[in-house]
Amino acid sequence: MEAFQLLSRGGVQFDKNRFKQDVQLFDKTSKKGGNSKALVQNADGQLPTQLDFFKYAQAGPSKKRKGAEAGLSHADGLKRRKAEESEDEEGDDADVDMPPNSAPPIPRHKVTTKGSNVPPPADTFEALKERYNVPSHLMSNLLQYGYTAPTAIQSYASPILLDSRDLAAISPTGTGKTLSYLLPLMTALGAPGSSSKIDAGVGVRAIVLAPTRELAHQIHNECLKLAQGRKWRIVLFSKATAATLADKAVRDKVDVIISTPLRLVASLQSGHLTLDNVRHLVLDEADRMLDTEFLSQVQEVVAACTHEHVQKAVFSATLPAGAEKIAMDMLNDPIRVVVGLKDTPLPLIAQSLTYVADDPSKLPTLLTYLSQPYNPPVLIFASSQPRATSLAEELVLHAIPNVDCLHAGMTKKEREDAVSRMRRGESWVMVSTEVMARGMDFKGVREVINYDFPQSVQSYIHRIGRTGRAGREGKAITYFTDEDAPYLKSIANVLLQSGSQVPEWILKLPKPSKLKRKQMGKVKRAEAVNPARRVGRGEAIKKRDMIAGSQRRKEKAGKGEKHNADAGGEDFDMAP
DNA sequence: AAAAAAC
Repeated sequence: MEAFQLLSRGGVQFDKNRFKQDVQLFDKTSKKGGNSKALVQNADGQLPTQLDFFKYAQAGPSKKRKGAEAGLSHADGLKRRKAEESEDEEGDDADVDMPPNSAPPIPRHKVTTKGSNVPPPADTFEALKERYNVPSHLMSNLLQYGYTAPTAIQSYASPILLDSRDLAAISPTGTGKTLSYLLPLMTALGAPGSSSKIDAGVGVRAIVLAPTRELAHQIHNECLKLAQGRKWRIVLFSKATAATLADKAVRDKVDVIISTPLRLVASLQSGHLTLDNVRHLVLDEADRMLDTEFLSQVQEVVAACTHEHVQKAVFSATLPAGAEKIAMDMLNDPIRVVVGLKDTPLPLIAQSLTYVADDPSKLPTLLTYLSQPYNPPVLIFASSQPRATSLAEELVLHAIPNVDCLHAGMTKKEREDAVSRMRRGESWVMVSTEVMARGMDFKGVREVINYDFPQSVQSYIHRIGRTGRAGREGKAITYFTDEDAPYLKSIANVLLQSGSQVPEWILKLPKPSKLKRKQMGKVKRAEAVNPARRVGRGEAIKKRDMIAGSQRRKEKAGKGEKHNADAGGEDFDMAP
């Protein structure tokens, strides 16, 4: 029900014929391997967005759901058209014209694969079933939840996993990565409780690791949907559930564990858990899981999976070179699948940058924004827990309705409550930290505001990926201050690459290395730059001058740009 | 490069 409400809110009109044109276009382009250049350019406004399904539909059966799903899978192209026709229906819950439930053709992103003996993609779930004996109850659960046709990542990744191969999969936010590994995983489990099966062994057979509790929870829910009607033990790992595993009899009956790394490591160390029967290990949000803080924990889990055949797979929307190297070293004869352009957000997220001079100017800017019509729920990102809390408080003080806050400093229950309010559509404005940046699938989120500038390109991509999911359009606004200037350009490039507009002057900003030199006082105008970094309020005007100044300088520099040589002046790169 | 998150 909630699901359907959310769905309706972003509803679109369906026009089969127009969509068919799109499909033909996609098919042509996607098959031309050698023509990728042209394709990429075409992608600018035209690249078909990958489509997801309503991953988080609640269980309540809906007469309209199937139709709705089919509609969703076309929503992308339609939305664009709809926008062209400037016939927007935003913000109302008006009934939506859902398409009939005829088998939809599969729109395609550009997909590239690398590796040995890559199994061909499966165009339909039916094909998947026939090729790999996917149990029919899984198929009917898919249908029941409205998954009528696989997304690009699903049609490529699932066969690879069903083929027992290791995989590194990169696919944009909101394109159905979760299902693409859960379906093979559940298939591999076989019939529940059949310990008589020769190779089932005893104990946990599959593990999914995710960086936040909320995400693990969400994956668990997905898994339960797929498993519905069968008696697999699928455990969302927490302190409480971990405790029950002290009993070996209980432990041995668990089939799948979904957990955050540290929780799992704690259980390993307490001796309450063994992973020697694990055959499948999935890292969701892989680049996050492989960065320094999580890496050792993940390695510990990997090391504990001592079965001779452990299939490993990593999934993410972003995978910087460093993380990819680590991943590839971890995997065995891996296949790499990339859907769309790596490290590029979906083009149907309309992104913009807003200059706010300094920190004190952010709140008034936001309040002004929220005093005008907007599309709730809005997800707002702050850089720290205290900032998230105080921003939420400010918004409440300023009578913004239905404000919520979510960060990891809150109790488990508070966090769960906040998520469920969000799922029910009761939150209009959700202020959060990076906890919410990855993986969380709130289909209703139509706007993301980066109140504090993201600390990396990856963070930016994941944050704004909370909107524009399942083929719907989304909007992302990023505030930047003078202090953010060094990082601005790399974000601006992300906007450009995914088809959003960026003001000329931002692209002309000096390279950060130059900026740094200036900050270090090596440039004559240093005084215009340096003080600005420290002062708080009252200096906004000066700072404006500074930005304007650097802009002018840059424009003047123009062709002579290289003269300063700027020793060691490489392009700024936010990636680690 | 740095905060957040993980228990």
